[in-house]
Amino acid sequence: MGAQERTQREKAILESAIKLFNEKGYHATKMDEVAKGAKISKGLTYFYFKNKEDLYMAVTRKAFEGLKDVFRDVFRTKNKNGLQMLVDLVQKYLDYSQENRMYYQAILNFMGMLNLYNNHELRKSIDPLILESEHFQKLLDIHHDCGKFGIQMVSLGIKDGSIRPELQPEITFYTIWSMLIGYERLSGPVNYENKEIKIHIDNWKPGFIRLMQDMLKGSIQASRPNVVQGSLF
Amino acid sequence: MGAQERTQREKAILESAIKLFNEKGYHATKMDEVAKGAKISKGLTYFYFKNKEDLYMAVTRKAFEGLKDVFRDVFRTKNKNGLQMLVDLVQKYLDYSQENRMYYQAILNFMGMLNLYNNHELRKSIDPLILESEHFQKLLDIHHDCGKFGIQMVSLGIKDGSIRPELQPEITFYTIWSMLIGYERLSGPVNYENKEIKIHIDNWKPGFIRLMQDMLKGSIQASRPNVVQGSLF
DNA sequence: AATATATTTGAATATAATTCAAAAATGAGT
DNA sequence: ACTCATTTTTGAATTATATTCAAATATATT
Repeated sequence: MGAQERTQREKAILESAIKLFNEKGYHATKMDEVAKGAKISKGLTYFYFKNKEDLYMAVTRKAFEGLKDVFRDVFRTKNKNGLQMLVDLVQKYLDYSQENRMYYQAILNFMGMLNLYNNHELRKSIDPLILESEHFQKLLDIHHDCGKFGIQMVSLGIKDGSIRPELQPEITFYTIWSMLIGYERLSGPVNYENKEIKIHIDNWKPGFIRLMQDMLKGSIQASRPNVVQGSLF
Repeated sequence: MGAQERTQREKAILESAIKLFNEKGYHATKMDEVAKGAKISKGLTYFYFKNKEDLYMAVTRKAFEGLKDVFRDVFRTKNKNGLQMLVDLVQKYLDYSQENRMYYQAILNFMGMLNLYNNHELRKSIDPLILESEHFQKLLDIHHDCGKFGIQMVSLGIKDGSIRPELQPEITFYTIWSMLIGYERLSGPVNYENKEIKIHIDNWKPGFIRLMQDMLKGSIQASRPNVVQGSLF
């Protein structure tokens, strides 16, 4: 059996896992079924992956690799100023996680782990086996890469005047990212007062994006009504 | 055994659960230990709670009740305009979930469930036993109440001129809430370029709040009241 | 006190994750 | 083509826990 076949097996397991996690979620997915889906024996999944969580981390890694591609592609587009790039990123980011509900869940879950990981007190609540795993380590890198792309987009926007110059790129980008995360967690129909006033993802989204733009936009954009521009300079 | 003692037991179990979920997280907490912590037998926990998840929902309900109090208290403060209320809310919301990491996790988890719940396709991935449970039903109400308070604050701000009049209260409030959720998920030290830790919760927070204020503020505000000093901008 | 009802227990059961000893396949050297 | 070593694969055994349940105990009611 060559390296390709080994990879083949790993892929089969991963695909089976993605399919099942997608359909039933992490908990309701049984390692037995994952194996069956990949047409191998139960035990073999443990040859290729340390345990169920490691398998989930591998899925998460795939999810984050896709996300990084989104960041990279947006960053590489020509003829766009920084603000336009960010708006584009937001759209594509939301599309990506809309299309891949399971990926979105995995990404969110990893960020929750990161939150624990970054806290000296709470870090010990993560399985050490996972912390040392290749997938987790790689995920740290990929997450960082995404951050780098985003921060550069804000910097670019400040340079080209599309974003307010007094904003700090790191903080600004992480605030945008946090908006995206929260947006997705809250999105879906939201009833208000049992009236028909419903906030649904499809009509929240444009308002959400507009708010974000207003928050960032610099001098080269038309000014907002009712706001004294430049009050900070 | 009177109703008080019954409640006593329930409380003891809940407290034991909170303590353990806090220390080890949901998964690593064993029903055995919960029972031990409450000084009762394992089986009795199943007399008071349907199952482990139901117990977690009960904890979540406590968490959300506390959060609703935060919303209510802020809403009731006199001599504050709408924007000031919202800024105050954001501060207190973040404080609340900073102090209660486990509550924060529970709230976030419930919102994830809500996301599934609101999607006709995905709803079936939630345990029906939970959907019908008193705790879940109550949580839907409490969540809704929080939304109502927040939306009213935005409406108030629009009326009193502290918030831009063209903003739609529902969308605006849910955007703010989504920012908060994402902020917490991302917060904690974030390394950038392996240089010194640059973005930490404590210096991200003021910038985050100011960005939010800028996003909302209407004509009557030239300066920014109630802003944490020492901002990075 | 007798009976009914509610609470409590802990051993039994069920469900999955995980391990592991043995079997099968592969590959390298002869 | 035949060792023998290494890698891969299997599935039965083990382990860990959530959950159930029949029996025991406590409490309330008449």
